[in-house]
Amino acid sequence: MTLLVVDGNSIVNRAFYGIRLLTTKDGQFTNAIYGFLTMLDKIKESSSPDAVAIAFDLKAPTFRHKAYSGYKANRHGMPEELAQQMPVLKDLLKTLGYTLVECEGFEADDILGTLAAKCDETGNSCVIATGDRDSLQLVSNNVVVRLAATKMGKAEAELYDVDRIKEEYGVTPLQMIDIKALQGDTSDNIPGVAGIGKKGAGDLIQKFGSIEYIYDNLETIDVKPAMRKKLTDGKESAFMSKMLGTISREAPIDTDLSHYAVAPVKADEAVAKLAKLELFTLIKKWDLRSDVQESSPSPDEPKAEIKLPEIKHVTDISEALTEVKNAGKAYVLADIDGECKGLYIGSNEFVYEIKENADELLGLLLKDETIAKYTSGSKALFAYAIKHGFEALNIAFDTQLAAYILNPSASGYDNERLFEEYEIPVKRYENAEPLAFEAAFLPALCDKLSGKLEANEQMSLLKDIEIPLANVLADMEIAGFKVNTKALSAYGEKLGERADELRADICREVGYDFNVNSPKQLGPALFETLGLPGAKKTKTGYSTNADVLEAIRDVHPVVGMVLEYRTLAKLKSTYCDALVKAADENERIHTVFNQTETRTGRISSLEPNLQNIPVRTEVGRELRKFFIAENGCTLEDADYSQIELRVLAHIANDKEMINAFTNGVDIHTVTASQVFGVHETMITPSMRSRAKAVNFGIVYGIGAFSLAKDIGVTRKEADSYIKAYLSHYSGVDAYMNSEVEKANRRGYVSTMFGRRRYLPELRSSNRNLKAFGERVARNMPIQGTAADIIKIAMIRVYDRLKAEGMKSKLILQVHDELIVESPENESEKAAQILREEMENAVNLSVPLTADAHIGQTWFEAKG
DNA sequence: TGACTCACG
DNA sequence: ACGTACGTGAGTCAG
Repeated sequence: MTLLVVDGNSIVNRAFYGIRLLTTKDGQFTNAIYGFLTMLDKIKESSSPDAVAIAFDLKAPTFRHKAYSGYKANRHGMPEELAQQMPVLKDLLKTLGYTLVECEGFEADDILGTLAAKCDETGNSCVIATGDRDSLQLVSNNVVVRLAATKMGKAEAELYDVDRIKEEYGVTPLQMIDIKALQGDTSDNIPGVAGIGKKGAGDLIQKFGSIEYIYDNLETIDVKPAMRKKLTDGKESAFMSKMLGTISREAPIDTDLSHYAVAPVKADEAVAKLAKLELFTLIKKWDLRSDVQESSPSPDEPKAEIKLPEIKHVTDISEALTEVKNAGKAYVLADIDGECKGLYIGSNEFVYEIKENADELLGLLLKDETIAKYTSGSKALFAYAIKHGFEALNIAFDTQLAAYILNPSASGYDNERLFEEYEIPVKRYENAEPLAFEAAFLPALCDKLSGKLEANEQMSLLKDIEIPLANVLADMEIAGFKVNTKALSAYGEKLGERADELRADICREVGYDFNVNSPKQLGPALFETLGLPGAKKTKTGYSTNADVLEAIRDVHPVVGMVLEYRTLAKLKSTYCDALVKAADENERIHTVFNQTETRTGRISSLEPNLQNIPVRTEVGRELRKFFIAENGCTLEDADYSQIELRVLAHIANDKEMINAFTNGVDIHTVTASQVFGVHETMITPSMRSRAKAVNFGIVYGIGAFSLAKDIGVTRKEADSYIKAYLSHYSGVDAYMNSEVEKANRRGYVSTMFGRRRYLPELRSSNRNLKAFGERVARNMPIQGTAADIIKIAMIRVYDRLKAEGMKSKLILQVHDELIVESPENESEKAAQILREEMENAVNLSVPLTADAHIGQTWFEAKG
């Protein structure tokens, strides 16, 4: 048989340092656990063992991790982030069926040695998994080592057998001990012989075989006098080192190999634990969700009794309709692909599965205001209704939106994941559509999510903002934005020609042909071939970003050419080419608005992203001339003025800032006057622009270094700006401090409307990560509240346009900007509605102002 | 797939 | 002593 012996401490360390910190939403660190399990999988795959022993160090009495948690590194010298994970990992390993081996007074190494020796004795093969080269001495004809490393987040495990060691070190495995006896190892406190390093030790042992031989023949062997002297002086140390470096093969542990056979996984328990750790990929990878649960539920975690609703395949829809009508509610999942291909209505006793007439029933359900619909992914239902020319009424709940509100930092919100995260005790059908299964447990999931929303006072966020917004977004996606594809591709061609010329010129300047798009090739071309100054390194080579290049623009004409080339290439590929491709037969582009992506509550736009169409530079802005209104229509564009600073003034309740906004003055000029201590009439454009950067910086959580870099002043100067700012806007100062304090106390920050973001980073002992958490604590309530406000505005604009019976439609949102497309006779009214509804979306202690403009193109309407 | 770069608010 | 703004999505290269 083959025994796999895992050096637990070593592997867990590799995993921890090789993978970036990961946490669950409650701040449990999981990277070492995840990395360990991935590595274990990888090694099992390559060695297919019959039994597995996992060895851990046990050097001192019980370690009460709770008493230490959040305080300081414990006695292992292990960082807190790793120490926390150890007991959780060990517990999980047991659940997965592995045997852990720990032995008082012996290190994990000695356990490996003992089990390896046993395999040697009994003629079984042994695979040792470790990250530590010390164990190479254990290799024999029966024993191999898998040396684990985590390279760029990926598990690697290189095989070391007798031949490989011979090849790399030129010695036998046992001679590895002698090398170490001479060389020493500072990390293990093995002194070795002073003055002999890796090379010297290797050469000596290759030549003479052992330290015993060397010292027995010290006077006669062929070495230089200096070396002989070192050896003589270090004799005692060498023998002591050999003893210290020899791994024990006699630890008092169970050496009956059959006892290490892997027990069956306690699947339910494992799923529950992995879900708690949010390690969903492992659940999937190991296929733990299957319904083959014969084994009795574990006694320490009794499972709620659940029954599996019966699936009723229905062709006559009247029965299902009557039932939900009487109940006044329906748990609905629909498989929509243009038409409704399948409809699943869940309850505690039945899941109605409707395949025929699904379209008809879905229509009846959505139109019926007396039936509250509980669903997942309501945007698709709204879109279905819009495409079929009616309105979906009484959508009462959406699991995805609810779960997003409860924790916007999760990586996904599909029901499978939510069942686990919210501990819904599911059972599986043997043969049923996935949606039938989801519908069966949808009521339980909705209950659970509802309860949590109520407890957090977040129900209004769902019912009054996110669900109505889903309808608006569906409408916007369907409407789309018209582009002049012909002119757009022509513009792309033009950009391409100019870019080609530049590329040729750049290569001529450099002296050879290369790919200017490749930073890896561009770096050496600029900083080596041309010898330009200002080289900065990144992980993979030279940094060639715009900041670096801008700084050396004047040194060589090629730099400006590269910058221009970059700009043109980007405009062509990301915008011209991609947008032309994305347009439909009516020349309209339909983006997808993702409502559950950002951690602050903003929406995002994808496929294509219409929220990052160029505007800051002149060439880029040209693109907006190709975003046009339909014939006979106009575009109305309105954007909030300084919404984030106004929100800040309000939530910080800063008297000075509120005054400034109430009086309608230019906030950057006022800030400049305060920061620089001169009268407003004396403020130069450069002072104003620096003050503007300070205002931005404050919203982002500010640091003097970054501010200095951004506006090109010394760090000291930047620091004095910030100090002046915070002493003048003392309410802002107090707010920033209180927000961080609150975040530390509660573990999350929230917006005016109760949207939350949890901040496990604050509990990190990594200073950078913690500082990041603090910046987020200061920024999220501001950015998030602004996001809430524009969402409310969108709903109001949509409702108002409908109430006024207008044909005008919202077609795009860009964070603080809304765009409406109107028939020409509605233009003025639409612009007015836009402005009014945006300005009146909420009542703050400062006025909210929005500017609206009308135009034929986005370029014109932007004003 | 990750790193780099760059477009937006 | 050390690394540095907040939030996104997409194209390209290279392993």
